[in-house]
Amino acid sequence: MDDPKPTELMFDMDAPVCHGLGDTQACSGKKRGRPRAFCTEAVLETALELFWMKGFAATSLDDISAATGVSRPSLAAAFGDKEAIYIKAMERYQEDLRSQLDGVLTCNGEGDSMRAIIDRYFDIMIAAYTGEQDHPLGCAFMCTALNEAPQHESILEMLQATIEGFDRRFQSFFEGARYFGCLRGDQDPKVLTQMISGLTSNLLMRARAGAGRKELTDIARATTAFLFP
Amino acid sequence: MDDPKPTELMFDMDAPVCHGLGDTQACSGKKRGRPRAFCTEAVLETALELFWMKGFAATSLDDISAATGVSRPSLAAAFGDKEAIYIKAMERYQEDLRSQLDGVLTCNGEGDSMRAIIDRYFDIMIAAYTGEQDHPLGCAFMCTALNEAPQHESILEMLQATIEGFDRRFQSFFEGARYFGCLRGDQDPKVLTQMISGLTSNLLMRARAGAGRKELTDIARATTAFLFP
DNA sequence: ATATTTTTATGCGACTTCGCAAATAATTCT
DNA sequence: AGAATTATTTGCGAAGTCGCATAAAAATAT
Repeated sequence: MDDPKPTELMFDMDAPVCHGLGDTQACSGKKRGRPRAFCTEAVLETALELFWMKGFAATSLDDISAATGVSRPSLAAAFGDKEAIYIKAMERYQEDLRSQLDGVLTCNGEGDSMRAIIDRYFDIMIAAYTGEQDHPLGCAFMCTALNEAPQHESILEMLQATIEGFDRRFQSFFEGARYFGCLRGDQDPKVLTQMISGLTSNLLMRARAGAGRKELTDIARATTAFLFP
Repeated sequence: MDDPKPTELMFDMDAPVCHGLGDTQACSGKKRGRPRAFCTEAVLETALELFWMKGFAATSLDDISAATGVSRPSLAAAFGDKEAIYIKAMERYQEDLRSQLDGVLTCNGEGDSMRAIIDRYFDIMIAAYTGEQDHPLGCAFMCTALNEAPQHESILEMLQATIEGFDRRFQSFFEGARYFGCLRGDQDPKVLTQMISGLTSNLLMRARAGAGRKELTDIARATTAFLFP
């Protein structure tokens, strides 16, 4: 349950991590053989960008290899097959987003209004969907995983886990808010969670279709104003 | 504007159409050369199913050829390249859905409540997303077009047109409803349209992730009850 | 120093995917 | 009947995609 894929690649969980600039030297660790010539994090980062633009099926291992300078066999040794690379890149993406949300999605009963909190949540998501690109790309995971879910078991499982995690997070958030008296009686945590889920999906879809930051924030503001009058 | 692709294939707009069972004989028409041995509608139907399951990038012309029994050159002659087949299959899909909605999405001021109308709308969408499959597949267009939009101009344009059409439809529907006094003063047609858009996206996403008809209708009922109390 | 371990580099082989061209078949026009 | 038109069939060729196998390189262990 907690570990959907007991794969053979768990060992590189404790591989040397270079969080600095994209250096080529391995940072530390006293592993036995020849050290990695590339940073796995940097590879996953550029793999993410490729998947984000082209989707899973249309990005080849050759694409990733060319964009990173890492040969295909090295990619296979470090991550596994394409599906494994995709999963790891998306987990990284989600983790980054999650950590941004941690600072925002808390309700301790004082301070901001519910509406201000949700507004900040949407600001973060819109920034992620919009990026610095000339053309916004929407959500890297949703816009690509929905496409692959029926054909790729691991992606389907990650999709389900993502939805469940989203629901859990918002539901407990709203339950906390209700506990602290920040919610009206007619505002059910379950229903509100579905509302936020829907509005988020709406934004991510429109971003992928080309909607810019201003258009999206306008939509977000108007809808949250409706939800939390 | 009205014709995004002035392609060479417009002539088959008036090609013989067989709306009957999947026969092999051309139905009518007095065109010059050898008649088609297959029904273009039937081909687009099975192409749709393939795209629906596997997405655009992962379904090859060989897949479509094998599933329909029509050779690749014949497909190319009849429809164009893969992108053109996809567009035509999805237009057919949308047209079918649109016609179902026509009977439901009208507000003449009497009869049903707003909530009942929206409930019927969601019933239709949920049925489309759920189908008779063992595993629900979500929206054939959204779940696949979002993936391809950044890389395929024609798909991006269709995505934008779909969103605009959705917005226009619901906005004028809600404006009509307001005119007939079916809407409270705080229910803005624009905001309601975004809400419905979001809830629809939410359902289509969860369907693709495996949510069944009951789960989806429960969500739909709870959210529309919130929107139209 | 030598052996062991791990990564890297190179390349082959099988398969897929797609566009295209040439020959054949079926139908209408004159 | 013969010409013209359109579809179908068959097959080739180029490019892409991926897994794998082999040899070389770079580090540690003994």
